[in-house]
Amino acid sequence: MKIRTRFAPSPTGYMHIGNLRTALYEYLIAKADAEGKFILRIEDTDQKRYVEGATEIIYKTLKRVGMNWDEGPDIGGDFGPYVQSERKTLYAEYAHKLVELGGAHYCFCSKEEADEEKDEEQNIKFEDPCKKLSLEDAKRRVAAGEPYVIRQTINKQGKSKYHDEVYGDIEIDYDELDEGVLLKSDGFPTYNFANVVDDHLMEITHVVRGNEYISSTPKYNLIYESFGWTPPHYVHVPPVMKDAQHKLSKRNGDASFQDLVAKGYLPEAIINYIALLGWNPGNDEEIFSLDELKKIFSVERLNRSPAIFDIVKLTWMNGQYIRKLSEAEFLDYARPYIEGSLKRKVDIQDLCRVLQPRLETFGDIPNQIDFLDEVPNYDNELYVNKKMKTDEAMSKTALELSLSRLETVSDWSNDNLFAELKALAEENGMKNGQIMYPVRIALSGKAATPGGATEIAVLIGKAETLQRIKTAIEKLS
RNA sequence: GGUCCCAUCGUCUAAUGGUUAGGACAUCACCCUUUCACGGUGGUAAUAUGGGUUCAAGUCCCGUUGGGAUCACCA
Repeated sequence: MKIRTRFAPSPTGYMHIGNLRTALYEYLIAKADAEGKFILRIEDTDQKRYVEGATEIIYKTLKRVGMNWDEGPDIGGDFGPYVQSERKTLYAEYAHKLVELGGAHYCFCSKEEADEEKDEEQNIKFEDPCKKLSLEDAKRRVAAGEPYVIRQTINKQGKSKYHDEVYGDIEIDYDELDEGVLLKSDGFPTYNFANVVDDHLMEITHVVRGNEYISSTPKYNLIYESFGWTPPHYVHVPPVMKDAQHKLSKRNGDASFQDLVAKGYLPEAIINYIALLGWNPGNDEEIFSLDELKKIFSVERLNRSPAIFDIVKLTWMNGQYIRKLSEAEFLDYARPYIEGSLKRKVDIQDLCRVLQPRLETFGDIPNQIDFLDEVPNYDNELYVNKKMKTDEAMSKTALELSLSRLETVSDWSNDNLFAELKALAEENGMKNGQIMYPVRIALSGKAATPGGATEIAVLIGKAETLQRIKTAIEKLS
């Protein structure tokens, strides 16, 4: 069987992490099959929620992570159009056909009337009086121009059963199913209907979606049944949570894909991390490229319980990816963050070399390098370091010694500076750290910096180095 | 409230009914080291709960508790 999956987002202007993970699983399921197809369909049947430019965000995100679709609104395909609003008349045709087949009926009740009659607390369902209308009568009223919706008809008794690839066999009583609207009074279909029609017409073999659809799936199966269509394989996946109680959502202001990228997370790391939220490879490995995931992904190893999105672990993983970057790649990513926050001209390659091994996100760069422009106010207490065995008085001596030595140095390379200061320590019967540590503090004013004393000296240059040491000596006097 | 789903370290997770319940992040300690990181070594830390089935239960069954979902002319 040729596998066909679809990613069917509604264009609400935001690609959240749970959505992206669903797309990833859909993509991986399709690509496990050499001939599998991953389809992009835009579900814009709710005109009220449409956001301008939202489709572009979807395109951009999918492309950025390398999840290329085989059919979609922009590239077409044999089953188009791939935007639901462009398929409006199609749904209406099928909806009327479903009425003829007995799977649905015309309903003339207003939304208010329907709402009034039911009571969720007391579990009283809406009993549609229009169900009793004869088809002829209903058709007459429709022809007369009376506003109407098409509502699903559910007369079955007993339990509905279906198999889910993740959750196993699901049984739900037909009594629990409500006769939802399939075609709205504005002529647009609801998700419930458009989805079934499209998934069938587009020959989708595996429907992958959030597990909130588990209990409504029997309704969709009823529609397939009325039309005489074969239902797809269902793969319901658990939600991605913000914490134990809440899903990740736009309303909570939770991070979206684009937010994370803006903070300096690599798309590859994000994909890798979210693949592992609800799925595992069955061994202890956890760093995977998209290509590797394609090879090893399997529905059988999908989890049933919700997973909390842990930014701390993503951050760690991002650090792993940053470390694997080549020097040139790292520089490309880091450059805007460096140039955007640093006034002083430094050798960007030298800077990148000290930055790359200790960065977890590119967004950390400004805080890490701010001292290069200007030494922040600091307390002389910083010179007191137990491990380095330094105190203020010793540091002052170390700085004076370093100053006079460095004034004579012309080869301002890291290797040479390190050799000079190391020799200086030796000559004075001091440990390396007793020279290096005070110098680093004098140059940076910070307890922790990317790079050590000599690396910083190289970055800011000889003149600035000597100046900062002089200032520090005065501060210690 | 009805129905459905879920339940292993703080977090993500592994474990054909038989393991000292494993790994990763986080955390702690140590090593490395010109600071901090990186890297390395080690430690703390979990089967929600009560019954049952079984020689043997994290694993199977039932109850309880806790959490989530759903019950829209939203998807």
